[in-house]
Amino acid sequence: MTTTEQPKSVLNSEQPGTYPSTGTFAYPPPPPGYPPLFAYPPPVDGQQPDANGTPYPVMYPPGVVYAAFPPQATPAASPALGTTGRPKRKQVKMACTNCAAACKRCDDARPCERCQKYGIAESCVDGQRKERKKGIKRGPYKRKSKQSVDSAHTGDYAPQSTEGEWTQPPGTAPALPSFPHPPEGYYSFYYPPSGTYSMQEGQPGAEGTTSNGHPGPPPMMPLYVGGFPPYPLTLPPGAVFQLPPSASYPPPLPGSQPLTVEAGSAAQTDKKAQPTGVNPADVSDPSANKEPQGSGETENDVSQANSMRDDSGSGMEA
DNA sequence: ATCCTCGGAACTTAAATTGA
DNA sequence: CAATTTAAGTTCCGAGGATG
Repeated sequence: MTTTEQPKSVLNSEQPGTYPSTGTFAYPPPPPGYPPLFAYPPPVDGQQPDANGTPYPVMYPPGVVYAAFPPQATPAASPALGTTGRPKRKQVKMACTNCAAACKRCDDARPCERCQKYGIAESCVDGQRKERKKGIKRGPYKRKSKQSVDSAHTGDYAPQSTEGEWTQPPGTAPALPSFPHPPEGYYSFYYPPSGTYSMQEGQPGAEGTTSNGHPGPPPMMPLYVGGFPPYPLTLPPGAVFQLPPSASYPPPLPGSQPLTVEAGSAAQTDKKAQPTGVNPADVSDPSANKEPQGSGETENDVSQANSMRDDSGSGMEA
């Protein structure tokens, strides 16, 4: 399999990994009131998490938090770049049969460069493109709202229905809460509005539904950010977890603290727990998980992000 | 070091659907 | 009927193995 070397598109994470919906978790539970986040599922039968970088869902608490990246790491920083941050891959309209068979890059010339190089120019011909199937019925289309389209273009994260994460009631389209757009260079994590999701049994910190019990944007909740050993989460250099400065959010829960955690920081801002740092990129870019994992560091950068809304609106030092 | 194989992510684009 | 969404089909990246 291809390891997920390339950063994945934030928006096209259409293959959320599986997550055990039942079972006992060996990890310490988060502090009271702090929903957990995982980058990898708990080991099952002593197995290691998928070392190839298969993504696993990260559970977010209800609410919104902004993940800040350094400017150069901003996925949508350059129009020439894809959401992954690397130049968008360009494909030829039709690869020659040789290149197609070898799964190698081709070009429009015939014979193509590769066939010339390997001395098989005489067999360098276009293949036959299959005709697309017709008459395939599709379900009703979900019309994207203007806002969600914009969000997509700015690389915002949207919730993905993932086993063990949250489930969308049948027939309902995921509606993004109408929170303001994050500041430039920030990406927002949305949770489905209250009552539209439910946690699976067996999830640590599964609380059923959002706490307010009525429709509308989810309440801000404390964010217990971090992996649990031995699968720590790691913040990329310069990454910061931050809450939006807007004053339109619900007030912080009693006893919670504002959060600003610099990437790689070993600072513990929450004495209640010993979570490791979370990598906002990991959330959408499982490949980013691979690096820290591959390095075999179990002693991770223990940076933690416990986020709470900062009404002062400061909270923006990125 | 180079080539080959191939799984699967990334990409293209035509068909289906929607809404004016 | 144009715009939009969806997904079938294709390209090709990149890891790993084979070979010299």
